[in-house]
Amino acid sequence: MKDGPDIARIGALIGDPARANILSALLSGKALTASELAAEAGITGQTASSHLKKLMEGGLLAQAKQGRHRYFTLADADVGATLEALMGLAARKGHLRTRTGPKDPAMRAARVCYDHLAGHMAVRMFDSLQSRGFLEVTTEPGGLGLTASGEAFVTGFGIDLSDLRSKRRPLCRACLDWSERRDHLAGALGAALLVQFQKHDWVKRETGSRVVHISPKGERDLKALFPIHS
Amino acid sequence: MKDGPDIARIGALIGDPARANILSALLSGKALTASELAAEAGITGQTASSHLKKLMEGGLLAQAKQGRHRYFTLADADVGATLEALMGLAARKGHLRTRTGPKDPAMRAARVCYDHLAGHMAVRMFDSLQSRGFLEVTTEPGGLGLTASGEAFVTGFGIDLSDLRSKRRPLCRACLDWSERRDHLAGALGAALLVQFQKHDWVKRETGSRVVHISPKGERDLKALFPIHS
DNA sequence: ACAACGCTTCGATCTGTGTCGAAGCATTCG
DNA sequence: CGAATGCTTCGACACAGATCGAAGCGTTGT
Repeated sequence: MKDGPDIARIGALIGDPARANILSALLSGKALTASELAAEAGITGQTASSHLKKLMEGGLLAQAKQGRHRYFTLADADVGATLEALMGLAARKGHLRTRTGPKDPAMRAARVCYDHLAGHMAVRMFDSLQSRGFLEVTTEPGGLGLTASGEAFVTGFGIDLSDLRSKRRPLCRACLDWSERRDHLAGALGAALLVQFQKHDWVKRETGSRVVHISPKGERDLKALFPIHS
Repeated sequence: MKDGPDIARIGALIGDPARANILSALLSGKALTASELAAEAGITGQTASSHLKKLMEGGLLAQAKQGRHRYFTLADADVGATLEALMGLAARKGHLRTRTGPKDPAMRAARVCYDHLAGHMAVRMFDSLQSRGFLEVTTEPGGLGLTASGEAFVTGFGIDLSDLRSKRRPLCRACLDWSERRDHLAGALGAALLVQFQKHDWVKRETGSRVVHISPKGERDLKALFPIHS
């Protein structure tokens, strides 16, 4: 019965509502201070401090001290992907529990998943990339790679591939989208694409939330850049 | 702060050690009775009953009444995949906590992940399939599909594809292997392959555990069937 | 240097829930 | 039909841990 890794420890960490709120807030990818997270979770500073300590010990969070603030982020992209997977389960099994909030439609349209785009538009992007033969199954970490034509495409979009490859992080990774029940693109490339979209003013992040707003121009240009096989 | 699905509910379910043991035991894919699960988790029958009720309400388990027994399984393959992902996090972040048990090496070599093969040999198989161009990225559910040559290959191995496709379940899916940190093949095809291996007496499941033993003949034939690009 | 701010530690409280014994229902078997 | 088995419900207990007030420590700013 003591087979495999200790899954209960991590489950218990995620299982507390306050900590779950903290992790959800951090899924926005932004570094947040301890007090911001306390407000986000609806608890006092002291309580948050205790929770953050536990999350650190559990290896789910990374911190950066800066002056009298302490900024927290998710430890790495794997944590984000696992949380997104859990959200998929929760959304599906959650029956009536999760009454959809006001921001729900916007979240499903486009949101940030740690550091890359998720939601309807992200899935469209992934589909377009694969149907045009830009992605392939490989043995490199992440299990996904760019084809030659794919490399040309993203380079033409202003992305420096050699820079991305120099990092330890996998270039491409599939991440299960909880609202669409389909994969979208994560990894270093997924993050770089989101940065490019913001540079073009195609998308704009809502402050203090994971929601991403797509401008009319962005909507048009993104659909042109990532056409769907009719 | 109330963004997205209620992740805490599922986290709390997995977070209790007894329940985590139950879920881990069920990851073997076998249907187990309430008393078997109680023994597995090291608790009495009444306590197990309470846990099983909660897991049912949470949608993580499915049950089948049969005579005076109640057989439980994981609700679906998604639950299994999510648990495996959590194990990945736990193994990586668990620092020194998880002192590896006696069965650990065997588990890493080959084990059952809900209904398909996982571990070293499973990853080798996945690598071999992809490097020979049998798998491709697609838009169908699961994000992975068989190429024409891939279809010929598995059909030649005695697998009835039309039968598999008739089910609602995705044919191919990547599942993150916690011991190898790489993808292996899940989905209907992954399950069908494991069945074939057992029919050939290449692999034999250890009773009451997830461990899968590979016979000498199986080792030889599997390596021949799934060669690695040298 | 003093005050304000951000965060942590300590201590006390209190709710939630995991646990088991005993009793209660089914189902199966002799 | 009565006994045994598998499981659930009820009730009581105990412990873990979530919470907050108050105090302490370090940094920043005036």
